[in-house]
Amino acid sequence: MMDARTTQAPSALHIGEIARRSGRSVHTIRWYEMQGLMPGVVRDRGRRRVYSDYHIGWLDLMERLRLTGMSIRQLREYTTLVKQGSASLPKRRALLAAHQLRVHAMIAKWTEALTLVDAKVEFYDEWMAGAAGQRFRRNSGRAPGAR
Amino acid sequence: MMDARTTQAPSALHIGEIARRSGRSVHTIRWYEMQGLMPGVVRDRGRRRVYSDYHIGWLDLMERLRLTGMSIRQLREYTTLVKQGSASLPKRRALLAAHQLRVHAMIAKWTEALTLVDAKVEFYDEWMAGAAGQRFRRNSGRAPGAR
DNA sequence: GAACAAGCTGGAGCACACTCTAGGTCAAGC
DNA sequence: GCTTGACCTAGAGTGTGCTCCAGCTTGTTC
Repeated sequence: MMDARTTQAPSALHIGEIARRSGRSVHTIRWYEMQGLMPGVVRDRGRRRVYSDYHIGWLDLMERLRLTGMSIRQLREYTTLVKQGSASLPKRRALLAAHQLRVHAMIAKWTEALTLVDAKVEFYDEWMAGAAGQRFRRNSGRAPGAR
Repeated sequence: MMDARTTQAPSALHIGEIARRSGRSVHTIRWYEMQGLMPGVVRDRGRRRVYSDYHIGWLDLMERLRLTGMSIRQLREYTTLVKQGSASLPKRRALLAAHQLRVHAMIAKWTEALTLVDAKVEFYDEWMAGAAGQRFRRNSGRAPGAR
């Protein structure tokens, strides 16, 4: 696995602390673990989860991937690969690279979708500038683009 | 069937036709109407919904707004404004302009989130190029960003 | 006028990603 | 050794956005 440290030295965080630092709720972090998205979580004698700084960085990565539209299912796949160790590096790279492509495509799509919205805002500006209400038309003939 | 006209002027579409043209399901279009997202839908003698070309454009707008993250609730607000006629033009403009800002902010966020993913892909590339496995490091020191 | 396609309504069901509750355990401080 | 607060598990509940089903009506075609 990826135990994070056996020397116990630099940081040993309980769930409340990691929740605070990562800006998530305690519930959510436990739920992430149940979904297989938290590698290398160990327990202390009292069965409490013990985290390290590593997990702060990990949750940051998860957040960025989620934010850019990666599903929990895909995050799980990625996490599974991480748990498998360095043999899975090519697969991890491929998974992230594919995600990058999807995100760039998404940005392109959004940008394109915005063009119509831009056009409508301009249309509203013109309409309002041109003394609203006159040359009012019933909406069968479809205005500049279905207003 | 798909009669397409009863000699009503420019276009009188039934729900199946508009579903086909807009790429949505009949279910979805009825659901949109129930959610208050379909202005100007009339019925024929047989209580069937009658649409026009206007609605194709309308659904295109709805799709673009949805695609860029506008919620059904906000679409409903916008639709309500449209139903109120030209008096609501300033409010409509404001609503769309606010949405534009949100979308641009989102794109910026996505782009920023991608930087970490870019860094990780590069990290994988380097690792794999450098004969995987050698110089293997326990990840306590947290690599370029919690791999 | 019978068959059949297309439409209708109301409401159930589903996938996703959390979010929270109930009821209990554990560790540390006094 | 008792209180307090953080933590535990299992599972129920929530919000969003569809998606579909059952059972019925309407319009068209032969």
